[in-house]
Formats: sequence, C-alpha cells, structure tokens
Amino acid sequence: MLERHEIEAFLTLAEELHFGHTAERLHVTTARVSQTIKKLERLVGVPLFERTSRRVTLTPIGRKLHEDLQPAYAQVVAGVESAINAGRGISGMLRVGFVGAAAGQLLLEAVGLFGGRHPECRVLLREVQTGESVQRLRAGEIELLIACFPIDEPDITMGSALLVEPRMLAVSSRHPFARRTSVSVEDLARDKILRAPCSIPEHWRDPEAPSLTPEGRPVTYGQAAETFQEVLMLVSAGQGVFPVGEQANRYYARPDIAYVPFRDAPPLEWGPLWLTTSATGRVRAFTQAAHDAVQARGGPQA
Amino acid sequence: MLERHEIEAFLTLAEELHFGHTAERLHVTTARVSQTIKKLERLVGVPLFERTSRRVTLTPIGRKLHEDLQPAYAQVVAGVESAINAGRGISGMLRVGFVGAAAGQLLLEAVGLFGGRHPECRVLLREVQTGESVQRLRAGEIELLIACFPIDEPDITMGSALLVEPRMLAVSSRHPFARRTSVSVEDLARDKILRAPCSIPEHWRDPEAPSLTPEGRPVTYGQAAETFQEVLMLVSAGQGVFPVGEQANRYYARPDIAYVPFRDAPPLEWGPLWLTTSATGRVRAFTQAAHDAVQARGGPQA
DNA sequence: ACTTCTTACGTCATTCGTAAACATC
DNA sequence: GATGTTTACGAATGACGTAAGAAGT
Repeated sequence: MLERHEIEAFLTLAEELHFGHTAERLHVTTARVSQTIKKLERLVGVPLFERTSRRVTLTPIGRKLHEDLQPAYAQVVAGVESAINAGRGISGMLRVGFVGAAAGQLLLEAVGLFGGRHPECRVLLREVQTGESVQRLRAGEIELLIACFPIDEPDITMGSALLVEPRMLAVSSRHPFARRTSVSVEDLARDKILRAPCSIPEHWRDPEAPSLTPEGRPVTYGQAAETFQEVLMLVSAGQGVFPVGEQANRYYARPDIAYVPFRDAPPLEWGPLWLTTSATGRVRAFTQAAHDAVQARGGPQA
Repeated sequence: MLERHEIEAFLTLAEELHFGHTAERLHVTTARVSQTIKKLERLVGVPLFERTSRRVTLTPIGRKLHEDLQPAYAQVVAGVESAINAGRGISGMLRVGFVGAAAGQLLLEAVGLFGGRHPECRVLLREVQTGESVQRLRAGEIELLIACFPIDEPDITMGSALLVEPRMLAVSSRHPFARRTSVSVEDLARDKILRAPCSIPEHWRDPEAPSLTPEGRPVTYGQAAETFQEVLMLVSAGQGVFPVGEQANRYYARPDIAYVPFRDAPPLEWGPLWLTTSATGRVRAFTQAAHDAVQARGGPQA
C-alpha cells in the first residue's frame, strides 16, 4: 500500500500538474517528486501522468485514481485532525463537574480565566453529588471533576490542590462535641462516622486496621449517604458525625449543625480530577487556568 | 499527518485489541506496534488505548478515531487497488516465459483459453533458459514463468502445478544405467550429477546434509549448465547424469541420450511462477486459465 | 510463574537534497 | 537556450529487530 508521502505527492501533482509547484507545496525537491511518482507508476503498472518538460496531464487511470483517492484521503486527514483536536485542542466544549459549594467561587474565577484564554471553548458547569462523581467521569458525562482528594482509583489522575482547608467535624448542635472548641481524630472513635464517598482519607487509617484511629481505638461507621444534604440531615438527627472542610461552615451553616475544628487532622484538599485516558488539551488547559487563578489569590491555603 | 504504518497499526490494533496478534498480522514485532501506537498517542495528545498486560481496550477518543479512519482508509486502499487493477489489469499485454518444450502444448491450450476470456489482452510467449528464468522475472521482462517447481526464492510465488510427471534420469546411451529398466535415487551417488537451477528438489536432500541421498550416500555434483541443451551435451559426453521429467523423453529424444525412469523419486511438477509483488490481474487471470485448461484435460497428472 | 506490553539500543533501509544530465519548446 | 523533468549519489533520519525489563493475572 502507498506511503503517506506517495499519496500526497500524487494528489498534489494531480492538482498542480507541475512538478516544481508540487515540490514547493510539499517542501521537497522536484527530483523527489519525480522519483516518488515514478515509484507509484511502477506499482500501478502504467503511467499516471503524461508529461513532457512543458506539460503534465493526468492519464485516464491517473484521473480515476485521483477521483477515488482525493475524497477518501481528505476523510482520513479530517479524522486524524478531529482526533487531535479532541485530544490536544482547546475548543468545543468542556464539561466540568463540581462537588458541593465549597469550590464554587474558586471555580468561577477559573472559568473566567480559562474563558479569557480560550474564548473558542465553552465551559459547562454541572453540580454532581459526591457518591456519583466518579461514575459521571467514567460515563463521559463530564471530562473534569472538582472534588476533594484523595480519590484512590487507578484510572483517575489528581491535579494539584486548588484549595487546602482545615478539617472540621460536623455534629448535631445537641451533640456533646458541639460545645468543644476543638476535637481530635481520636474522638472519631466516640461516635459513629457517617459514610459518604471521599469522606475519610485513606491515610487517616491504618492500612492493616482501617477501622482504628491512629492510636488504635476502634472506629464505627454509620449510615451511608450519597449527597451532602443527606449527610447533614443524618448528622442533625444524631445518627453520627461527619468530617468536613472549613468551607462547610460558610456554605452549609445551619442552626441544627455545629462545625468543630480538628486540632490534629491533616487539612482537606480540593482539586481537579480526570480520567487518565482523557487528559485532553481542554482538561489540561482548564486545570492550568484553575491553578493560575489560585496562585493569583496567593495559593490554595488562602 | 500519519504514515501508512501508523494508520495500519492503529486500525489493526483497534480491531484485534491485542499487540501480539496485531504484530503478527502486520509482520512486525510487538515492540514496534507498541512504539508506533505510543507515537500516535503523543501526536493526538491522549491515550487511544487503555492497556494492561492482560487487556487492551479503545478509549472514547480512540473509538471515535477508529470509526472515522476505518472506512476512509478502506476507501483509499480500494482506490489504489482499483488503479492497480486498471493498470495491471487484464488488458494490454502479458509476457509469459517458459522453460523448455515440456509445457509447450499445455501452454498453447492455456493461451487459447485466456485469449477467449480476455480478448483485450495479448499474450507474448518467450522461451527462457533455466538459468536465467528468475532474473527475467525480476527484471520485469516477463510477468509469468512456466517452469518446474520448486523455486525456493522468498520473492517468488508458485501457483498450483499444471503438469506432474514421473522423474527420469538422463544418462549417456553408453552409460551402464542405460540398459536398466529403472534407477533409484540411491543411484545418484554413483555418478556426478550435473548442476542446473531447479534440477534437484530440496526435499530430496537432507537439510543438514544436502550432499547425501536419503539413505546417506554422498552425492557429487558435476559441471554447471545454463540451458537444457548444454546439459544434454554434457550428459552425452559422459560428464554426469541429470534428473529430468518424462516429457524430456518426448521432446528431447536423442540417440546419444537414454532416459531411465526412477522407481522411487517423487514426481516432477511444472507450473506458473511469478514475483509476489507482481501478482497482477493479468497474471492471475492467465494462471487461472492455465489451471482450467489442465482441469479440462483431467488434471495435471494426465 | 506466565503472559503480555514497554523500553533501550544497535543496525540497516529509505528518503532526502545536491548536482548534473536530459528533453522539449 | 530557457524551462522543466529525470538520473546519480552520498548523507541522515527513522523504522526495524533483539533482548532485557516491567506489570498484571
């Protein structure tokens, strides 16, 4: 079968009908065009062009080949370009999912910066619930997810943190902890912890005894919830406690919920997450914009 | 833009979803497939395949690219093949070389059948000498060669046998064997064998000891000859013996030569040979006609 | 432990440009 | 003789296979 340079030499010469112009368009020498065409003709078995040093014309078989090849090859080129654009390009649409309200303001700044840099790419923001966020990525409903780290899945890549905030524990306002000024990780052993995806970082747990606190107290888990509102409802009902970030205090302040800071928990990190196989130009450009927006504010801690 | 080998590697892998099978189909190593795909993915910017050492699957962008490329590339291939068929198709002229007189009658029947089927294609018959027959093919002086099998060249394809005839040994009429009613392959060790291309089938020889008979007797070779007349001259002069087909008895009967049948040699096969890269429509059509002509007679044995 | 994909490296084929020859007007 | 195509030849890119390595079942 034909090599790329052979097809392109043929198609270009069939258009230009001039070896010199063809060579110029392809950025090669005329000698090369001549040899390439000759090789093609050896393959096909008959001349594709009739040529004197004054005029080049297509033979009947050459004309037929051009008619067949030209649209087909254009389609090949278009397909590849479409793939490159999908993978590397920064246009079309980028669907960004976000969990909760915490990263909201941040996200708006990132969208603004990204939109200024890449006006030809629309951004669609969609709220997703914690429990379904990863499926949404995998299903291709969103290309990028802004959520809290870490998500320990082999096919998902985490970007750099956009927001780093102290941990707090959400408890019912009638809970004994509600009057504390701070709690410890060890206190988690003293009530049920409600379960929601991404609620408890893996490194809080001993890998060999995931149900123990760092000092070895047994931890018990309560009911599982899919959305943050469900969690708050269960907390309010006294069904358990739930570790959150400081931002919850601002966006989810409720009289029936108290947020008590941890004095010894590592901070909670929020940032971009995407399928490793879908690290497209759009995704990279948006995470870059988000990163830059955060740096402009003074970093993810601020 | 993509090179041919890149497109084919991608399309094949997208079909096979297995690097090993892909490499086999493309006649390259798996390492090459891996590198080619990786290069493609660098170009597109995202993975096209998701792979572990156990499973290979298309990513969404890979699937899209396959859907775009597959039909387009098939059209390119079809266009080129159509041109090749038009160019080297069954019209114009076909030059057929033949070795010796043995296949002469057969060839005439084949030409007659072919001419009836493809009146727009002229057939030029040329006698070629054994020693030069393959060069004539390679030089493009003939497109098809009717000679005796096997010719063990990597770039040459053998068609199905047109004529299968018992082996005989050509000896001088003064040779002791001349009075025998038959000879054995083992008798070859008792005189020098004259050398000519395609005289001794490979399967007569032990691959690890090609100068031994099946039972292990040493075989010695005499002078080399380029044409059959040269061989007969040397045989007549008592310089050695030479294995031939039964037809030699008919077309090359001479008082100074005796042809003694082998009682234990595999038969000699005659048939069409062509450059694998030049299996043109004309060549295929002619070999088909020759095959059909032989079948009409009752097969190659008759 | 085995299969399968990836990486590293040396070798070789093929494309490339330069330059001169050739053909046509 | 001017313009334009073909042939010849040395240089360099890059595609290839081998072999060792990594990863997953």
